[in-house]
Amino acid sequence: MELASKYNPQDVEQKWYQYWLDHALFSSKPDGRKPYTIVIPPPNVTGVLHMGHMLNNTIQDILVRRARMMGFNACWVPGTDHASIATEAKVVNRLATQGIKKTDLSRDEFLKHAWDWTHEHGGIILQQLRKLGASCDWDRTSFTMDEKRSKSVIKVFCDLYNKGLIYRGVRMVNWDPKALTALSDEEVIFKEQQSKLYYLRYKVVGEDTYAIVATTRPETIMGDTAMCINPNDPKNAHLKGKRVIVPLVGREIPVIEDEYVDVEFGTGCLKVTPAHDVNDYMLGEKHNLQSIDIFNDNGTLSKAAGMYIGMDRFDVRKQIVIDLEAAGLLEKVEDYTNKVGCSERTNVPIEPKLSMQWFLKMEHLAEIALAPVMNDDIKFYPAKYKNTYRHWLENIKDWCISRQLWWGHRIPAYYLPEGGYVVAETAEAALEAARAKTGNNALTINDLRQDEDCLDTWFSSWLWPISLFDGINNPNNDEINYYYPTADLVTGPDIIFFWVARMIMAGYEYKGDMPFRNVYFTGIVRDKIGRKMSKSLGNSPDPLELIEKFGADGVRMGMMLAAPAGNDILFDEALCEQGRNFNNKIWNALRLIKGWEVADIEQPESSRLAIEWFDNKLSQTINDINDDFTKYRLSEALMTVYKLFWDEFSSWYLEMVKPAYQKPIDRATYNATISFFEKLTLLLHPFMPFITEEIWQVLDERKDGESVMIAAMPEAKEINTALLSDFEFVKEVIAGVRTVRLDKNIPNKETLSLVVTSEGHNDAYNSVIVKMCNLESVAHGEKDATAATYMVGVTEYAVPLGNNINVEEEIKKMEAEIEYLKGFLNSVMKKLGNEKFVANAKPEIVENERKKQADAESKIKSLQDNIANLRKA
RNA sequence: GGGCGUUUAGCUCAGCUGGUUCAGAGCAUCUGCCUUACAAGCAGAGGGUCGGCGGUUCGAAUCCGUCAACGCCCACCA
Repeated sequence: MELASKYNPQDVEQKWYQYWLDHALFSSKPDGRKPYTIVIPPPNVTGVLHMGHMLNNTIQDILVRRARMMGFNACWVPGTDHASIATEAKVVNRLATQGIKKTDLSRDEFLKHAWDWTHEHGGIILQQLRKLGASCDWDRTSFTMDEKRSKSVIKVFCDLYNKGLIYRGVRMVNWDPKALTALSDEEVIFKEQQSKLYYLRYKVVGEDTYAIVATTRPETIMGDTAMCINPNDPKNAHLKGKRVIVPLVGREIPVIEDEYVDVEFGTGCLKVTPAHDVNDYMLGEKHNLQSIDIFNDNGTLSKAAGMYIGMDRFDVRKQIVIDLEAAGLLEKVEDYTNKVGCSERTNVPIEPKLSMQWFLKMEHLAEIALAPVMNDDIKFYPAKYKNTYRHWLENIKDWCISRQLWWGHRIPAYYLPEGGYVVAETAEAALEAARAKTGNNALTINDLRQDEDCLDTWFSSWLWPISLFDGINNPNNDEINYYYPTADLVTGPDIIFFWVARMIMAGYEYKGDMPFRNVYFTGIVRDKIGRKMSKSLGNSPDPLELIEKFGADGVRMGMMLAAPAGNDILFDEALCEQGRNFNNKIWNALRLIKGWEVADIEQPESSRLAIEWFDNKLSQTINDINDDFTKYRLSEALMTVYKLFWDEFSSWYLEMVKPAYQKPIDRATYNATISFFEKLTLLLHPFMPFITEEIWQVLDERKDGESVMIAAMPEAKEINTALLSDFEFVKEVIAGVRTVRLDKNIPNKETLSLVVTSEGHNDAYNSVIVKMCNLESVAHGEKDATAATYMVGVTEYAVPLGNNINVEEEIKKMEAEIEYLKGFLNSVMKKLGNEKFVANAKPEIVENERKKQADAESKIKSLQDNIANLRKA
């Protein structure tokens, strides 16, 4: 068979992915094996694969593939999220390009457009994941708005309502004036902003004086219904009980007193706008103030403002400053940096707004979700996020779950003609409930009006690990009982509150058990100089182009090399290059082995030793890898296999057993080598699925349907540690000869010999040394005066060189070595001379120092002998 | 304003409960090699007073304190 000298991923990736699909190797059904379940963090249905997805899904695939090979019934469930607000925004934008406004459409018409969009763009991202090699059970692909998931959501809403955990009421909420919807607190991100602090003059009624109020939002003065001072503030004491006039507006408002006001800030006077500030709202409640809502939903001024009607809030700010100035009511303006809450989705500053919304009480849910994480029933990797988690749960507020959007699960509340409402899973059930409630059996479905709002996207995502197995609608089905709790969740820390915490709540509330045993938090993918990847910076590579360029295996490896759990990853294409190079290395090892001619000849001693050694090395490394995986240190696991393959297998083992050019290899060595290679392939498979399948198939005859994917992961045998350390010694002996060759410029073809001139050498491995160094022999004897010498541990080796040697140079080198050893010896002696050290340190430590002393002394003596010998010669 | 985390070779990071697995790995760099598996390679080499200061200890990258820089999360100072 002729194999290309360079590995070409394009040739094999598509082929094997199809093979895996054809043989249903990704699919899972409950059986007698232990389950290993991962639910995908559902990407937005209309999203496009970005580097964050690549990282996240590579990790999941590694975990799933490994579990599968370790004998678990592995099930990775894929799906997408309807992403209510994001998708609706996209649809609105698209309609706008066609000259259609959302308000021109009925709800049903709009939803039709949204579904069209979803079908057009939906699932592209899942297709892209296939290119990465994701071994999802595609038959299980779900959508947060498909029938089962939707039913689950509605059912849970009704259940929570019936439990009294969901309520409807008027509250101060975060209003997104662009998306025209309420948001939860978690959807608001605070951004630092350069702004101004305006000092406004409020005339004191009946006096010729002014009270000065500092504000960042002069455009809200039309909503002022009080001014507030701190009762303990002497400098404003004269204002107590007075009334002041809102500038420009002319309205008289009372001066109230509350300790909430910070005496130090501004002038100590606070304007109170109960409708447009959370704190002011609180003051308004407390002091019974009127509340004037001066904004329309889209952030323009409403009629209630009485001025600037219809203008945008930020235009008004500019204008009102001019007008105030003109009226002589602007005292001064200062530069000021403050934090502004912005909508996570639309990025516009949110407007605190009083409105009627649906809320979920969180106290009970937070309570059941806290302990399992704190006591490590559910483990977080890295654990530092436990703190974040606890802090959030301990300070949790009710969750605003209603959104003034159409794309999502419509709230199953039905309003009655005569007022009031019922909550029910279906319109029919609602009718029944309505009749029961009112006693009016003449009511028909048409008399009921369903709530217009839909639910927060996360109100469906939080059920994901349960709803995927239909565990809400059908609580005791075989699937949910088998697959739940899932094993690992792989996600970003940015959605720890949005999603992780809430899944834990839902898990305990609806299954009485954790949704997952471990949470692996990935970092954020940044570019190599640490900037977040973004479209505007143009620093975000297209994952599919990367795959095209480096192969999926190369890209996966590139991601993983840079991705310790929880750390941000600084992505650099060079890492993919390293991945690709590794693919090539593996490929060429295959070429070497497959190119051998096998013959029934005697096995060389060196090969026998090499096999025995590598067998142990392999087991040792398997233990290391297992250990890394139990700690979720995936990049280290990868690096461990990488080094095993590249250094130990390719550079050492293969070189030891490689027959001379055009010479055959003995059968035993060949078989052992194939077997090692196969095991390496298995170890590598979770990281690099495609090339390993190709190699595994080429290494041996395989039946149709067999795959590396479902082969058993190799297990470690008992390790002969003495053998392993002997070999590390042998490697150093070999490296010594190589260094001599390099120093003296002696080609590999020229045969040398090696002389052991002191104690400590083990002759058992001489055949290996001879083979690796192209030696005549390894002998014991006196050193030749012309020999280059080196030491491994305390054993001295000499390579006779005849005339090749420069005596002065050699002596210089050795003298430098002696100097170093003397310094070292000195420090050891100092320690041993310290009575306290000898008295307090553990005996074995002291013993070790003594040994160091002896070694150093013997080395020095040996070097001095060498120098003397050279001088003689 | 609180809380958490990070700081070790040019870069990205390992270094658990203090003492030879303690100064490490990969990449990058440098030197020599186109040695028929692989130049996407081979063989070697250099490079860090472990952020600063102070303390505990016979002994500190490792424990304690403090300062600094950076990062993240939370928070109703207009």
